[in-house]
Amino acid sequence: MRLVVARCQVDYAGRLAAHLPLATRVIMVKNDGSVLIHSDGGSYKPLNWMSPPCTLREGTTDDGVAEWVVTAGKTDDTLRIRIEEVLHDSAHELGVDPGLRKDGVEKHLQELLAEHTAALGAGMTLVRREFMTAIGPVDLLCRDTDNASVAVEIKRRGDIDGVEQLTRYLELMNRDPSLRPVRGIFAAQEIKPQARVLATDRGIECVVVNYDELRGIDDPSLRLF
Amino acid sequence: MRLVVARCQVDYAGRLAAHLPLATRVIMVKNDGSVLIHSDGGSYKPLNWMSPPCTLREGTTDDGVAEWVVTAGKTDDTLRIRIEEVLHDSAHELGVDPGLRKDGVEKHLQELLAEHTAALGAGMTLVRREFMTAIGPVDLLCRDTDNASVAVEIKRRGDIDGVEQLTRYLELMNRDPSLRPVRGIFAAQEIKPQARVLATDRGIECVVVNYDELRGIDDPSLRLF
DNA sequence: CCATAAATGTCGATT
DNA sequence: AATCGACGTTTATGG
Repeated sequence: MRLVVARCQVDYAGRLAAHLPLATRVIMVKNDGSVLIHSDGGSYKPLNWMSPPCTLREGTTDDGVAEWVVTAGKTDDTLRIRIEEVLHDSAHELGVDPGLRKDGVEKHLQELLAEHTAALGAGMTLVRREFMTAIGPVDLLCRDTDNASVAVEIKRRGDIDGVEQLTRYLELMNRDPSLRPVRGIFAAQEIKPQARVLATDRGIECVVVNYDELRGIDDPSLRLF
Repeated sequence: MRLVVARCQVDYAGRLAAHLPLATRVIMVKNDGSVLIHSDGGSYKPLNWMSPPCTLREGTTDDGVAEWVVTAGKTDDTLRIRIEEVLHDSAHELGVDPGLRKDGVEKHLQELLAEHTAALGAGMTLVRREFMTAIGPVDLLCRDTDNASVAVEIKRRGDIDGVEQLTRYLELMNRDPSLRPVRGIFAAQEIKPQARVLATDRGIECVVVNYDELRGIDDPSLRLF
C-alpha cells in the first residue's frame, strides 16, 4: 500500500469520460495496482479510481511533468494522473486482511424468520425456505391457520421493488392448482410508505419485523424456560 | 485529511453489525470527521467506514488500549476502532476540491434515440420526449406506421426494474382513452435474459441499441451525403 | 465464468 | 425529509 499526497490533475476515459482539475488530493495505490483518488470530503467513494486487475506505469509527459497511467486489464479504461507536486509519499506493508464478518443481512433475517414464523402471524407454520418457482426462489412458503398457502418476501428495507417481486411470485404460484390460493406477506425491518400502499392495494400484507427482537428470541441465554 | 496506518480491530454497529479482526490497515480520517478503513486489496469500497456527518472521539479502553469511537450524527450507528499499534500517522491540508466533471452517457442515449427513432422500428416517429404521466415521465412517446402510440423506456442496461417501470407506465396510459392503445418498447444497450423474458411475456418489445452506431449516425463527419 | 440479487449501497435531482 | 432512478455501481452467491 502506497500513500501519496500530491497536487494532481486526473482524467478517466472508459465507460464515461471524467476530469479532475488541478488540486491537492490523496492517491492510494494498493498492492494489486488499483488506485483510488480521494479528496477531503464526500463519502467513501473516491473522486476517481481504477479497479483491479490493472497496471500502473509511471512516466513523464511531453512537457516534463510526472504522469501515472493506470490501465485496466480487460477493458480499455484508462486513468491518467498528472502529478505537479508530491507533498507526501510513503509505502506500507499491510499483509493479507482476514476480512469482514457481517451479521444482520437479509439472509440472517430470513433464517430467523424461518425459525419464528409466528412473527408473521399467529399459527403460521413453515413449509419451505427458498421455495423454488420458475422465476426464482420465494423466501418463505408458509401455511396459515386456515391451511392456506402464504408466500413471504423478506427484505431488510421494504421498497417498491420488493412488492413487485412478490407480486410476480404470487401471480405465478396462483396459476398452480396445487398451490392456489396463495396470499402474500411482505416482511421487512422497515417498509417505505409507497411500498406499503402498493402492497396493500394488491392485497399483500405488510409485516415489520425487528431483527434484534427476533435474535433475542433465538438466543438461548435469554430464554426463560 | 489524516492518514494512519495501524494494527487495529474494528466493530461497526448500526444498520448491521460487522467485525474486523486484528490486522494492519490504513485509516483515512477526512476533515468532516468521516472515516474509511482500507485494506490492501478489494476495490474502492473500504472494509468499514462511517459517513458524514459524524464525530470522532479518541479515547482508551478499560484495558488501556487506544480506541477511536466514531458516532453518526442522526442515527445511532457506531464505529469502534481499537488501535493496538500505530505504524504511521500524518496530517495533510488538501483544501476544497473543485470536483469531478463527467461527460454524460445516459441522457445522451435518450437524445440520440429521440433523433433517430428509426432505430426503434421502421417508420417510427417521435411524438414527445419525457412525456409526462401521473407517475413520472416516459422517456419517449412515439407513433408507429399504424399511427398507434408506443411508449419507449430507455436504459443503458436493461434489467427487470426497467420492465416493471415501463409496465406501470403502460398500465396507466392504457386507461387514457385519448392514448389507448399504447404498446411498449424496452430499449437498452444490453438486455438481461430475465428482463427479456418478462418483457416478452407482457407483450413489450425489446430493442437493443448500439450507442456508438447511433453516435456515428449523428456525426456529420461520417455522413456520406 | 456468467447471471442475478443485495448493499451500512452512494449520488444527484426533484417534490 | 422522502422518493426515484442511475451508477465507471460493487459485492456476494449460485448455476
